[in-house]
Amino acid sequence: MARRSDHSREQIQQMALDAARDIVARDGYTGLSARKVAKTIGYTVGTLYLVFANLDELVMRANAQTLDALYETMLATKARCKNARACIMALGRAYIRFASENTHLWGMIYEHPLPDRDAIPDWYRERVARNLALVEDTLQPLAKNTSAQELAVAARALWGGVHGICILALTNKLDVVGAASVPALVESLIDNYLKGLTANRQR
Amino acid sequence: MARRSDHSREQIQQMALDAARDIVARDGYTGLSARKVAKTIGYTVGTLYLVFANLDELVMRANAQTLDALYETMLATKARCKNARACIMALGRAYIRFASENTHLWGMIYEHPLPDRDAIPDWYRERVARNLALVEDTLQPLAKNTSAQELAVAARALWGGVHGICILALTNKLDVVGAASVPALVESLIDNYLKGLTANRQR
DNA sequence: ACCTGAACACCGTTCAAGT
DNA sequence: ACCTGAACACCGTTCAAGT
Repeated sequence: MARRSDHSREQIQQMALDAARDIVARDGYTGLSARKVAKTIGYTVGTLYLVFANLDELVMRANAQTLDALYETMLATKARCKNARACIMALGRAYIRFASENTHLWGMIYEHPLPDRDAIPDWYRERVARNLALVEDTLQPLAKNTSAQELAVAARALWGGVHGICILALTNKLDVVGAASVPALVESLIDNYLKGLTANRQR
Repeated sequence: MARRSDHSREQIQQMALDAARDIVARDGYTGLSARKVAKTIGYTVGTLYLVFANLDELVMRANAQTLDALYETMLATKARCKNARACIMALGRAYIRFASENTHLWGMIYEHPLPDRDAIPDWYRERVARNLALVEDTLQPLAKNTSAQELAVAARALWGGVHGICILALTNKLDVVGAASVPALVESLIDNYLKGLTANRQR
């Protein structure tokens, strides 16, 4: 054994990421382990550490791919909607759909504890920022007389709000029953928030 | 050894819970292990399994205590505020404070994956319901002409929203900088949501 | 009846040794 | 240069054996 060179460093990385995403999609974050990933791609655990710093990096890379997929979904959604208000609403619904359809992969982003405050790599930060920027852009027309600062606040409040409803509901921590479905909650949040926001402007 | 009877079953449970909460408060959910808990209370790992079904149950019991502490804080907050609008705002701020001051214990509630849908024990469900009920009660005066259904939706949308902002901000996933502080985001959310909600009523 | 200690089947991570 | 395989220090969980 040893010295196989069947694959390049980059190939092994991508194979490992694919394997990890498969495992998580099936068994959840709890089911993921370095040894399982290694076995799936036909290499030893040791090799994984030749190509990633540790399991945390592998997880964050996988999460970055999930954030990319979410971005693509939202971009496509934004391309298909009419006015700003309808677009924000559509983005909210797209977020719910993405979270429900990719429960485990989406969940891993939030179950995996991030490294200390400023140790978050730039390539990860950029993904987060890109998604938020999309929300800001969509919100823009509704907040013409609003400062950039206030726009940033609004986008973050809405994004965080929608996310909170999703994560609590999907992990059964919101006592959601009957007509208080997740989409109903998100629509209520967005609807009322935007009413308040535009009311401000007209004063 | 064996047959010590130094403590009752209930005493051992409480000692284990206290130890677990200490460990998590210091090292976070990742730092928790059955062996550490056992060592701290001076018993063997085996004993833990005589008193809890497994580590998951221990964690959920500890989380229930955290939910109780949160409830007490919110109850005290509600007792000290003036009108409904101010009270909801105060509850939001209390939630932020609690989350920031008990980061790890609060975080464990959300990092620990809950059992399957309906396998959540009643004593846990009750804790969640009680916190939500408090929000509903506080919201009540603002929604006089609103159905119970709509009130339930509003309480859940707000609670989920506030939670989402907290969890994203506290785990550095909201790109929060400068004036877009966590309290500013929560205030924006509550303020605009309530404006929208009361505007509905006046139509 | 109550508790231990060792065992089982797993972990993440490292690194000397092989080709 | 690339990869392995074994080792280290941990896990959660079980259960025969001791008192």
